[in-house]
Amino acid sequence: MTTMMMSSKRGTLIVIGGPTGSGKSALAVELAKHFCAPIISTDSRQVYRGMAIGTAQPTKEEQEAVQHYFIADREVEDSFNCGRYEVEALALLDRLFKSNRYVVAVGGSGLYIQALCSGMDALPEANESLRAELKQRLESEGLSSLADELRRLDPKYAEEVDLCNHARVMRALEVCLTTGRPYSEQRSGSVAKRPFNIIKIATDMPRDILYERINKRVDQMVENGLIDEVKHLYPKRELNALQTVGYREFFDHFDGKCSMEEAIELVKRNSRRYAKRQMTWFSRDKEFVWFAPTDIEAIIEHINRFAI
RNA sequence: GGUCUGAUGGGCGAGUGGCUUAACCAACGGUCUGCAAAACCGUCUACAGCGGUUCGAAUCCGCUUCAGACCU
Repeated sequence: MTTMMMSSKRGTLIVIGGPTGSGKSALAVELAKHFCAPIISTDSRQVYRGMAIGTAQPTKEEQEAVQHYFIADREVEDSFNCGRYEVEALALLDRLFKSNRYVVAVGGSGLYIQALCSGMDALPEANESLRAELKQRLESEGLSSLADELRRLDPKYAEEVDLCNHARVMRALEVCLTTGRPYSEQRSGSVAKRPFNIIKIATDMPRDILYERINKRVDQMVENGLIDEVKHLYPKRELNALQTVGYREFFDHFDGKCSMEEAIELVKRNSRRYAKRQMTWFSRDKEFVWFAPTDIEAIIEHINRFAI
């Protein structure tokens, strides 16, 4: 359609989003094979080593069939976030598009996809000591005290945030305090220009079927040795990487807070809730076009129509 | 055939005449700029049916239906 205008673009990034368990990974491999493309993950948890089962990382066969990036390539101790992801992924894509016309990006982390496609503003990363201090204050003085300070430092943002959400309040404070300027002033909300074409597709299926798949997949994970995987990680349970569905619930079980059966049920429930949040996120981004994960032909046709 | 007990929102489960939207769970909807598989917000006004008593009934009475237990 606007191919001539796109001449500066170096290739097409096929972004696949959608709820967990909806068949994103398998679809990605299919598309990657069809378009001779490598795959980069947009999943905030599959990047870690030692979490293969619980995060449903691509199988060995899938990884042998197609080159995957951002899968199990760092330690759970490594700090990683959407900002670093943006930088690293962009650098990688720069390289990949030198020899590929297509790259497939799959994963369930909406924020990571946003970072990759639209970019993050140049805000400071978390400062460990400041973060610890704010956390301390949250515990001793309470959220309302932090909210008051935010009102003082950034009344505009205080007006729009959910002041009940301590995570958001603290991050805003973090930015205000480290930069000396209001957080809201530094949020441009602008969409970064990318040197590649982007096509977003999301996988969807009837809710009841999706939930059934999620439930079954959890049972399958347990059969595949998830509990052992969790045991290895148990000593590191406090790490952010392990604040993850499929791990926390079993940590609680090891702590005697619930039975194994209850833990498994909770993993299922929390996975379902996660899936729902993902659907909400991806629905909000109107650039996503939804398909049944098995409707490969229609998806390929759609991609061919919009690729450069 | 008879006696008794029970019947509360998707589930569980309080509540014995007038301020319960009980609570909890599930589910559903949503928010989203560096911990995002995180963090957080909102919604779900039921009392088996019919009739009666009463100023007022989920709560008392009667009948009906259903369920369970027991008796002959």
